[in-house]
Amino acid sequence: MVKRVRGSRTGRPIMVLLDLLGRRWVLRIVWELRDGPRRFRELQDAIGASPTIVNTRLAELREARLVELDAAAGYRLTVLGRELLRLFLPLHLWSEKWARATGVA
Amino acid sequence: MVKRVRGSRTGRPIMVLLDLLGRRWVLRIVWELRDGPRRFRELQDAIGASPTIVNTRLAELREARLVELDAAAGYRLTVLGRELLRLFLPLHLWSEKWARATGVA
DNA sequence: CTCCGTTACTACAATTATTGTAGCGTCAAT
DNA sequence: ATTGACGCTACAATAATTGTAGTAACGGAG
Repeated sequence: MVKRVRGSRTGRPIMVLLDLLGRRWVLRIVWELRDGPRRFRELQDAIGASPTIVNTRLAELREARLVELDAAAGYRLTVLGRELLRLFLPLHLWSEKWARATGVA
Repeated sequence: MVKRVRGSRTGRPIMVLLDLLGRRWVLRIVWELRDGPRRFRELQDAIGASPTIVNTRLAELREARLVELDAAAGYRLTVLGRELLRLFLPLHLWSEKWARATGVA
């Protein structure tokens, strides 16, 4: 069961998902795994967060069946995780449009 | 300029965007605005966060040109905000599949 | 067998973010 | 004058995150 300490006490899947994805570093971790498995430290260095929180988030993502640890290769997206990532890929292109439109990034 | 106190010090649009969307309540606020404008308090009640943080997040979202305040109607998504929301809509359906697959929500 | 590097991960104090409660200032209607 | 809706702020209490250090398990080289 994914903890929902924060908002969305309704238990509706979309709320639980938005809650999970809205936790610091979660989106970023999923994003960093887009091209294949990464080691714990490698991931930690890539995003620049503390090992404590990287480990916490990885545990949450594993519990949510979005990420798994392969002893030989490192952390990687599960089938579900890759599906989710696919939904997010359009963000990449859109973010550049957004940046141009706002001068914000 | 969107602050990037947290991760993503690269300045790449996708990183800035993931950082912004990864802040607590941001995804939820965008989601709550999907059906039209909401008043400050209404929004606050809907998500159950403190007025302090709701106001902080709304300010960030306004700076990012994703949300705007219409004095007559309340807070609402801008054109860019609606584009972003459209990218997120598939999450709704997928979240139910995810919930069934994991028993997690 | 021991030393060395790599692995995932934990301990813990310091710092930062968020909450919860109360309330302010403005405006419009009564 | 009062009331109510509105966006928003102050501030102390609590929770989340960081940064640094270090643990424990494993595998290969000497």
